[in-house]
Amino acid sequence: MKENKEIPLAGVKEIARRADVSRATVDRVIHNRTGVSEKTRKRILAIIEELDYQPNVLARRLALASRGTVRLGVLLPSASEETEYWKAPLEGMNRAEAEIRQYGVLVSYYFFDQNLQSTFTAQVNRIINDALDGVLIAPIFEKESIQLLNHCKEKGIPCVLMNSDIPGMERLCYIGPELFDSGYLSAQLAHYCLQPGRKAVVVNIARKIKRNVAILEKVEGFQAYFREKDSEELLLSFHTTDTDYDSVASGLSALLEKEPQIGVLYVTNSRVVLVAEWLENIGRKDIILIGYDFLSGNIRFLEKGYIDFLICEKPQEQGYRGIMTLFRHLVFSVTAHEDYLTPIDIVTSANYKFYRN
Amino acid sequence: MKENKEIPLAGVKEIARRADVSRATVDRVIHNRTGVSEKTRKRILAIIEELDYQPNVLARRLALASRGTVRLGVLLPSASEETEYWKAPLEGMNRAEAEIRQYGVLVSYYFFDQNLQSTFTAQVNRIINDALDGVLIAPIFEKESIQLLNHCKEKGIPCVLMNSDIPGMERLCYIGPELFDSGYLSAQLAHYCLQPGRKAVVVNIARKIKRNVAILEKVEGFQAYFREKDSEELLLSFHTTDTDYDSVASGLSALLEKEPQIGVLYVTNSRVVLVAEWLENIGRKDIILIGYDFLSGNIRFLEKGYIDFLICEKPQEQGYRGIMTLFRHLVFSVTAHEDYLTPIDIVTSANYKFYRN
DNA sequence: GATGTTTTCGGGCGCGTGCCCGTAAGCCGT
DNA sequence: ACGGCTTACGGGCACGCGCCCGAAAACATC
Repeated sequence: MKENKEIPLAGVKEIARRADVSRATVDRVIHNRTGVSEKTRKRILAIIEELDYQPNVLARRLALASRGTVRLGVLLPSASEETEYWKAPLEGMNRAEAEIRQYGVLVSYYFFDQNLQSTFTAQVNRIINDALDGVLIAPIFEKESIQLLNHCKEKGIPCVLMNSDIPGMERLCYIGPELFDSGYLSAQLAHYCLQPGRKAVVVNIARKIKRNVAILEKVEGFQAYFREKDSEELLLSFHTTDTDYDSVASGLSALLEKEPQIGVLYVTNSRVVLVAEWLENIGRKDIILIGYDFLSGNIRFLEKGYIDFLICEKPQEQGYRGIMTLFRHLVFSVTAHEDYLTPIDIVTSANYKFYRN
Repeated sequence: MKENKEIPLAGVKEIARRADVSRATVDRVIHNRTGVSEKTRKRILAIIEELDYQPNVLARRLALASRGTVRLGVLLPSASEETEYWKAPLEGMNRAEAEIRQYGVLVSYYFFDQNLQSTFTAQVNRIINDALDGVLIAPIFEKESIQLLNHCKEKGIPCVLMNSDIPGMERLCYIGPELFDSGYLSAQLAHYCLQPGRKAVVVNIARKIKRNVAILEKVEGFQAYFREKDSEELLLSFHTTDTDYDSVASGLSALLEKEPQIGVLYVTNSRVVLVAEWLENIGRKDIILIGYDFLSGNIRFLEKGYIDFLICEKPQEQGYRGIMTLFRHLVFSVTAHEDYLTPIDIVTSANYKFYRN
C-alpha cells in the first residue's frame, strides 16, 4: 500500500522523447550551445518550461568531475593567539570544504598577518598568479583589497567579501554583520541595565582606532541609541592604543576615580577580556560589562560573572556560507544571492552553553 | 602553473586494481555481502583501510536512485492561526526536502490538531501502516508518542524527536531547546532590567498548565534564577486557562491594581502578544515584557516597544535539522549524532531584522 | 570420471548528465 | 555531377557506484 505517486522528476531523456530528438540536442539547448535550428530550439525550450525541468545536481557534478576541479581561494588573517577570532571562520570553511569535496571542489588558504600589510599584498599577488575559479576575502586592508577586486572583475572571477564590507565595489556578495546595528543593540542592553544615576562608557582598545571602520561604526550605533533616548549626557568614552593589560587597567582605574558612577562598560571588540580581568582585580562585579566574540577567554569571564553580555556574529557560519556561496555559484549557477547580514546574537552566562558560533 | 597535486580520492576501481580482483568483489566487501573468501576479504579490507577509502556519495546516491525512494514521515501539529508557531518548523522541513529531493528522498507530513488527541492517534496509526523508512515527531501527546516510539524500535525505524523530549525513550536523537535554561535566561534578563523596588511576574496563558511540560520547566528555570539571587520575594505569578484577550486583560488589570510595583512580565509562551496588546491599551511602555517566539504579531509589538525581549529557539532550524539528521542517517549512514540542543536566542527591537528563525 | 552443488568471482548494465566525434542533409561553386 | 563546406543532429563514452546474472572454480556425491 505504499504511496509511490511521486513524480519521477523528468530528465533530459524525457524531454528528448517528447521533442522527438536525441538527448544530445536537448543538451545543446540547455547549455545554449550552437548547432540547433531555431525551430527545434523553441520546441525544446517550451517542453523544458512545461515540465519545469530541474537538472539533477548529482549527476551533473558527477559528469563534470572528469573535466576538472573547481579551485577556490580564501584570503584571511592567520589565527594567532592575539586574534583567536579567526579560528572560527576557518573552522566553518573547513566544514564546508569537507561537505563539498565530493563535488570536485578544492579550497586553498592564503593567510596573512593582520599587523603587516606586506604579507597581505604578497598573498594578493599569489592569488592573482594562481588563477583561481572563485575567491573569498576578508578585506582588512582596503586599498589592496580593491586592487584584488578589480582584478577579479576583469577576469570574471566571482568574489565574496566577509567580515567587513567595501561599499560600492562590485562583488558577488557580502557576508557579515551590520556593524552600526551591533553597536545600537549593545546600547539598548546597556540602557536596560543602567541603574538611575549611573553612566555608560564606550571603551576602545585597538592599535588604530581612527581608521578602524569596524570600531567607528559600532560606536556610532551605540551613541545613536543614547541620543534617541535623550541620554547622551550619560555617555563617557575611553580610548587606548596600547593593547596590553597594564595600560588598559591603569587607564580605566584613573577614569573610575574621576567618574565613580560608572554602571556600564561597552568594549567595542574582543579585547573585553582585558577589562574583565581588571574588574576581577578591583573586585567590581556590579559594573555591567558588554563586549564581543565567543572566545574561550571571554567565556571564562562570562562564567565568573565579570562579563555580562557578549555580542557575537556567527563567525564560523560566515566562513561556511562564504565557501558555500561560491560553490553554489560556480557549480550550480545559483547566482541570485544578495548580501547575507549575519544575526547579532546576545550571549550571557545563561545561554552560552547552547551557542553555535 | 596550477597546483593540481590533489589526491584523486581513490575509488573502488583503484582498490580492485591493487587487490587484483574485480570491482564487484570489492563492492561485496564494502557492503559486507556474502560470496567472498575470507582471504581476499581481509586483503581488500586492508587496502580500504590503507587508502582511507571514502565512497563518493554522489555516485552512490545516483546509483541507488533507481532502486527505490527513501520515505520519511513527519508527525507535527497543523499550523492554525492560534499556533502560527508550527509554520516555522514546516518551512525548515520544506527547505531540507528541496535540498535532498535529488537524492531520492520523499517526505510525507502527518498533521494533527493540538487540541484533539484523537487526531494524533489517527495519524500515529497511519504512520505505522505506511511503513516508512524514518520518522520525525513532535511528541505533544506523550502516551501515544511512546507507543509509536516502541513500534519504531521494534521495526528498526530511526526516529527523531523534536520540540520537546521524552526522557528515557530510545530514539536516534532529540532536537530542541533545553526548557529549564530558557526560563533561567529569561529570569536573568528580567533581573538585569528590574529597577529597585519593582517586582517580576510569571504569566502563564494556556489551556492546560499543570500537564504542560514546556511551561513547567520554563517556570522552574525562572524561579531558580531568582532563588539564586536571593530575590524570591520579588516574584509574583499569574495563571489563566482562558486564552482570549478579555480574560487576560481583566486578570492582569486586577493584578496590577493590587500590585502597582510590577516592573517585569515574563510570559511563558507565544501568547505574549495578548499581554502586549493589554500594555498598549493601558499605555504602559515602562513595564518590561519578555515572551516567546519570532511570530509576526510579536514582532509588531517589539517594534512598537511593548515587547522588550523575545526568546526564540530556531524552530525553522529544528525542522531542517530533523529531516537532515534522518537523511544522513539513512542515506549516508552517519549515525553518530547526539542530541542537538538549540541555541536560546534573545531578540529585541534592535536585532530582529537580522534574526534567522 | 561424470554429474550435481556450493563457493567465489567477473562482466556488464543502469543511474542522469556533459561532451566529443561522426554523419547525414543541405548549400554552393565549378 | 562531384568535391568541399556548413548546419543539424544522433551515437556513444565517461563519471563512480550498486547490483544482477552468469561463469569458472572448488568441492562433494555416486
